[in-house]
Amino acid sequence: MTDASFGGVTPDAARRLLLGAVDAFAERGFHATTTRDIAGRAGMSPAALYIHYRTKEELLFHISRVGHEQSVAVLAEAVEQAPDCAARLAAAVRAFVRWHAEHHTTARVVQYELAALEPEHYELIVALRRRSEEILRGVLEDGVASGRFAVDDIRGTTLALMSLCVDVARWFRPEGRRTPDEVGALYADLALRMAGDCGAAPAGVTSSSG
Amino acid sequence: MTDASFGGVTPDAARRLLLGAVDAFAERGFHATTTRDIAGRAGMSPAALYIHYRTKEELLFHISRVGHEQSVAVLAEAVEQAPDCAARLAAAVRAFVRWHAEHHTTARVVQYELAALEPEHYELIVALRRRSEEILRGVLEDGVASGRFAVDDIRGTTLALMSLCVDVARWFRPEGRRTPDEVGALYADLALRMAGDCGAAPAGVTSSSG
DNA sequence: TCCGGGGCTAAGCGTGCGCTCAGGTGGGGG
DNA sequence: CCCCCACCTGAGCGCACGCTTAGCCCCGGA
Repeated sequence: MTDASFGGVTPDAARRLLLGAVDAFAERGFHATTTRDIAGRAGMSPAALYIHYRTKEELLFHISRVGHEQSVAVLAEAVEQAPDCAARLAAAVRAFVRWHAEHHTTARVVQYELAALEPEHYELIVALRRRSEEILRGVLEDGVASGRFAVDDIRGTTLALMSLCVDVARWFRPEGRRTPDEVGALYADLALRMAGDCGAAPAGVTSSSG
Repeated sequence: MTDASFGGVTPDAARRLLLGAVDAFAERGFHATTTRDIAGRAGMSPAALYIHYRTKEELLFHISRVGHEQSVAVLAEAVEQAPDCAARLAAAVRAFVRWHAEHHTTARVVQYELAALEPEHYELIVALRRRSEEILRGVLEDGVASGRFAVDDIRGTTLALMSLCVDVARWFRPEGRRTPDEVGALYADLALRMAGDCGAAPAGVTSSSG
């Protein structure tokens, strides 16, 4: 059990099933995961799953919704607290990346198993994901409007930023050479560069060449 | 049939099966695709698949190998032809991104279905993928050594560049607002910024704000 | 004209899937 | 004390999967 994002889920059995599903989906993908595997990870019989969830897809939907809501909240909070637009961009990317690294198991499911959702669930999740994109784009727009950033193609650069942040979930390993915060700091610096930040030099980046 | 990368595959039935598999894997993912679906797209009965390929996984392996070999070749060629390290980075990213956009169907399979490969096939493909990473890292290293680039964490920045380029395959749609070449140009500019390029301003970027 | 064999299909094998259901069990309210 | 019912299990249903097999068709060579 790798993730503590679902602490509020009750009853206990439902939470264990959710955590088992997160691990299984992250390891093998939704379609390659069996309900028997999920139930086994939760220490229960296959039939128990259907007391708490109607289908396997509903498990994926719960995970996706909670995960997306959390990542959007983290992003929104980071943006709110920063004083100017360069700090906002750095804080946003740093927090968003840190979330994807710390919760890389959940994040992998949330970001890469969307296609397995049923159409109406998919629409709901995509709307949440669009919120993340809009927050990032808003920061870039503010920066360009104030003359602090130099970005030609705001939509394209936003998309690139999203790719950058989200993909962390795919390669991040907790036993790797960087902590979530270090990756966040590096990526915040890269984001400022991509935005053509022409303000103060981004000193204080935790450098670790090699 | 969306991709022309497998023109050399013979006999005709084997190629049609490969193209059908690419489309099906890209749409639904490997595990959600049935051999009946692949055979159907090739206009054949399910049994015909097994005359040309031993298993469904072998189809995925063929697609992955040919696709990776092509993208590495495209990257290597771009790097070879450019005169200085900034031009090399721009050309590399531009060509790599363009390949992922033009062949987005194949690229999606190649980049996001690796986990379904059998261990020994997986190792072989990962080795190819590592070649791409090494080429990009080499360009960054040269640039830093020559003082043209300012990068603290070369490995981390390389990883970020890879994320950026590869993720194009996930969101690119041919009916979208940008051509593969336009995306390539935008991303080449972003890459130069990420590398802290302190040379001539990257004029001539196909700008399209909004 | 006949034959051999590559390329293909119809039919189907065994398996493991998502999910169901009848029944057991144990802790809290009357 | 007993009953109730939320929770869980063992057994298994129906199905679709990956893959196999037996045999048909058709084309090139003698």
